[in-house]
Amino acid sequence: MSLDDRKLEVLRAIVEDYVATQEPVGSKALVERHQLGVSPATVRNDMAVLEEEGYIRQPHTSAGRVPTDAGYRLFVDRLSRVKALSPAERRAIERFLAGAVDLDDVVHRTVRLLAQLTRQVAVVQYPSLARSSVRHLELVPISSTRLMLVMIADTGRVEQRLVELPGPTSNDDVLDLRRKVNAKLTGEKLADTPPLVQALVDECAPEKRITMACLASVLLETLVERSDERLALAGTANLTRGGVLDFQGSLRPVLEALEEEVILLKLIGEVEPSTTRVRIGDENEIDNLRAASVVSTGYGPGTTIVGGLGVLGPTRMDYPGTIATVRAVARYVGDLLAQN
Amino acid sequence: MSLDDRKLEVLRAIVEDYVATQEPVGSKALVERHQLGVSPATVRNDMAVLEEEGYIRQPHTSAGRVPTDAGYRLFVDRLSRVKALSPAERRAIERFLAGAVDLDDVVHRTVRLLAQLTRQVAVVQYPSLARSSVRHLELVPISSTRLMLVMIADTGRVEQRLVELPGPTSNDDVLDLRRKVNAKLTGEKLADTPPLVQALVDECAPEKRITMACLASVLLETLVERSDERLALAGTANLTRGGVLDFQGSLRPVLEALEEEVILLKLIGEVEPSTTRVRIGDENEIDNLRAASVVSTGYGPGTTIVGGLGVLGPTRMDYPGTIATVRAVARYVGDLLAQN
DNA sequence: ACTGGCACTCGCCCGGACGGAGTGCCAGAC
DNA sequence: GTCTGGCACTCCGTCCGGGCGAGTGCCAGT
Repeated sequence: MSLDDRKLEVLRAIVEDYVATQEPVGSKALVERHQLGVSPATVRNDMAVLEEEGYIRQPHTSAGRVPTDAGYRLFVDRLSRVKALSPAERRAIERFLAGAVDLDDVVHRTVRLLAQLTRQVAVVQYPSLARSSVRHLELVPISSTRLMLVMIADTGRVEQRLVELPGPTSNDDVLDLRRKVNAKLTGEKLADTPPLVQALVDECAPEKRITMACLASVLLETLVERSDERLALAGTANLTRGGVLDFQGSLRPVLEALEEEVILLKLIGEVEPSTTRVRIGDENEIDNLRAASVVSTGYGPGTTIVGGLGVLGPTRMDYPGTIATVRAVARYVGDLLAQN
Repeated sequence: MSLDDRKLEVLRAIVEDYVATQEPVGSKALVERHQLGVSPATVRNDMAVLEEEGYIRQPHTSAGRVPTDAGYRLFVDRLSRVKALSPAERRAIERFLAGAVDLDDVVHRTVRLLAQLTRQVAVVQYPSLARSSVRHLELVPISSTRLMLVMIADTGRVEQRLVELPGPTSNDDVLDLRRKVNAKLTGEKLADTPPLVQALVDECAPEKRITMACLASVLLETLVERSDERLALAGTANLTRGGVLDFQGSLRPVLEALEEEVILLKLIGEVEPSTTRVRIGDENEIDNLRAASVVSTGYGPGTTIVGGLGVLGPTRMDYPGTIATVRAVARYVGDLLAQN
């Protein structure tokens, strides 16, 4: 038996009421609060079907119904109307992000803004190096056998690493290295650099090859191999909203998961172009987050994507509102990056 | 009436037992677990005095006793024997910190290590710019009217800021700026730079003065005014140990406080030379942390101090162990910094 | 100054009773 | 065939009272 329109309407009503009240919702209350045009008894029959199909369940016999993960999924996919943000919200976003002075600042402001607007935990990934291009490489002598490698990416990210040289190296040599390296790598996508770096070593005069090799290995590490992804997190205090009910009583596993950068990257980092991804409860691969939902999307200047951002909260969350906010913030951040 | 030795011994026993078991401790259990050499009745009399003096209290009539903040304070000041770290712990610290490749890495490893060893929330401040010296200033042209200012401090910290120039500036001009700026500022304590920066502008040829002024204002902002302090945080999941009992039932205020960098800096940033500071419950000025204790200390190469680190946990914490660990970690980090 | 004894106080736990919300089902109406 | 009103039922949450036990304060005795 398939679900007719009214049953879907009932499901929507259940989701909306449950999200709002945090309490199992019964047939009578449903009819009162929504104009369904039928009696509670009819709604009960519909509920029985919805329950059989796995979209809702009863915490106990003779309690109201609560949406299951599958119920939320159906709601998100087919039932939720997109909420437009209020002009006030749009203005708040713009104003909040406008004052940012550098990339760090942009990311921090964004993550706080997101946490505040959605009242959830927010995560923002720094523009991924893998998706950036080299704008400039700088070599700064620290001592005769050490230099500081500073890479500036077009997304505004700056990474630095110390390079231990095999032997004393003159300032002129350093200048020479810098020239060569920049000539070869400036403007290149970081993902494309490994063969170029190798070529740099190969093309080098033999007497300088060892030095160049040192530099090259650090370069490769910095640019590619190193888990180059950085994150900002905010709003953990929002996990405590809704008392002990959300997250099946224990914040522990969630807090643990939030400490693992790798996990967070998995959550918000896998970005397909311009989609907003919603993972509900069990759909999360991470066991610790089976009681949580994640709404994430990519951001970047124009239509390209340089990083991900998103929020995490209880499965019982306002999906339409959250999705709208996440999208809007992502777009504003993208615009901001485009201006540089 | 002052407290004789046995009463102090009783207080110590109460603190130790309560920290270990998380349950109010009664006179009988105390006598059983510790060799006090007196009967429960005597201990009860001592307890009555201790309670009158404000060092312990009863959650309810006819329950065991629990230390008050004042009790913990007395315990920390006069009763706790310093615990030496086990060789295994020392080795673990060394091994864990040894692999660090740069400052970011050092800080991250340190904060995770601290959280793990103490099983509390750990906070580590990056070496404060105010306490660092300038190692090098680099100016990288981004476009004809923009350059990236990169400052490298002797502590390994690297800060960058974008500078908007008043008009097109040639590469040679940039080189000239760099030379001048470095000549003036390299090696100087950041705290001493403001007058030097001003001098730079004053000494400048009039036609370049506007450009230099731009740079100078960003320099001042970056070096001094800007809240330049960075932090790393780890172990928030440890807040959930000890169930709902710690932090009077709600993590909320604590999580909120941990989100405020300003608050955290206050907690661990006010470093006096080589003291370990313990703030217990009400001694914290921040209202949200009235149920928490903070153990903090400064670290740095040799005897100088460049930043603070510490842990935060419930007032019911193992003070001797925590203090020992915080001190040890601070020393190892200091040694590590000294090697660079 | 310490100890043993004793009465007392409470918090915690258990079981049972009660009220209420919500359900499932059925017979009847449209 | 679909919806509705009614009814009996289930079960949760809460409240109440009693028993238990841990722990105390006090007092008389050593």
